[in-house]
Amino acid sequence: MARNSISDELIIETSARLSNKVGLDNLSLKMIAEELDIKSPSLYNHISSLDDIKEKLMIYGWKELGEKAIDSAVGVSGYDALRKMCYAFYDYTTNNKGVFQAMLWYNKFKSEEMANATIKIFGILHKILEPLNISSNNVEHIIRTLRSFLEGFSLLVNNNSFGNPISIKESFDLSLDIIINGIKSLEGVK
Amino acid sequence: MARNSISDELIIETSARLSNKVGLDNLSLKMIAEELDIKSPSLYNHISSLDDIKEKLMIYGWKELGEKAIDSAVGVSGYDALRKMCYAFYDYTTNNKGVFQAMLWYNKFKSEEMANATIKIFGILHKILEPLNISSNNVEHIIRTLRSFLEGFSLLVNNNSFGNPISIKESFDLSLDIIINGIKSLEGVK
DNA sequence: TTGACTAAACTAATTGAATTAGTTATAATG
DNA sequence: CATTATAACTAATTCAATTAGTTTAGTCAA
Repeated sequence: MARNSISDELIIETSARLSNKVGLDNLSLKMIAEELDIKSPSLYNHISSLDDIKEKLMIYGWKELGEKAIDSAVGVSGYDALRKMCYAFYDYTTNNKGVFQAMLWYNKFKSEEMANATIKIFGILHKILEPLNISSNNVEHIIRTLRSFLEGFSLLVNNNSFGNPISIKESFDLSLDIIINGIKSLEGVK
Repeated sequence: MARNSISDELIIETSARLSNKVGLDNLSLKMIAEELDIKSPSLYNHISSLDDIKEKLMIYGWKELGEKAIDSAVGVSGYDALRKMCYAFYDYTTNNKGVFQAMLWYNKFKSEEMANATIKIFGILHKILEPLNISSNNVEHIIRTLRSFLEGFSLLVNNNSFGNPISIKESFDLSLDIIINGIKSLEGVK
């Protein structure tokens, strides 16, 4: 070790905080370095590029969200658990806009590390959905439905894309009603 | 007029084509200029910045998608029409990845021009949903549900985010089943 | 305690894209 | 045919990312 010894974790946490504040697109090495009180080339002792940071941010986000999702589903089951988990998702993504942006654009499923980062949240979804009277193939499809809706809704909220003045919370609740009722309509089928 | 006189439309169409090929993040003025056989500073006679192009791309995309959506819903009604429209959406967004990226990040509803660009697609959704036995407030919420799902699903597909080998088309179909059944379960309520 | 080793900082230099400034050529119009 | 405005051009600037090469300071073995 030598000098300050800024840890890799500190860099990612700092990047997360900054990107949540200014948006992932505006995150720069300059900004991160200033926040850490070092010069930007020094960052290269820890990371290999700005894109590298963004990829680490993606993994960081999925892991952190995984933890929150687990917590949210403790002591509940079935559709109650599903609903709680969806709230946890929404809560995390809208309170961590920058990290969520990274989670979106970089979730290409390429690395082992990425698979590990998402294992928790997929595990929970399986645990919630499998006891229901739904074919295992349909469980996989339903997980995609949920992911699509949750990521899409969060994105639209974060981008301020809902022009209408009506309540966003009501929209989220009603959407969950729709999706859950839709899933119920599938129970026992095939 | 003077010289070649490259039109604004040509710039946007070229940018659309290029961004679909290389991704919005990799779109550069250099690349656009080369494709048009001019030097990149010359572009500033037509546009004000790269971001300006991206914003125009967003508007271009929503307009084009609006046309396709209208075509898709001709001669059908109710849930059939809804389903057709969803397919048209999916079809457009997955065949125009770059433009769709612009549509996503820039749909902040700020300008009048943006409102005009989306007026068609919202109009269709209203026309499809309003005859159903659903309160007008819920129609607004349902539109948000649909947007979220459609944008989210397209995003995941474009990013290759579905790790599982199971069929994407089946997932889309089943998702529509779920959402439509969910909407049906709301009919007549309140 | 010291001296070698190495991690991690630094400064200086390079690259490359976006943008700006200032100049020139050509099409249209009268 | 001369004027004018548009839209091209070249040259210069800026700024972030990255690379190259150098220095500093903890660590650890003798």
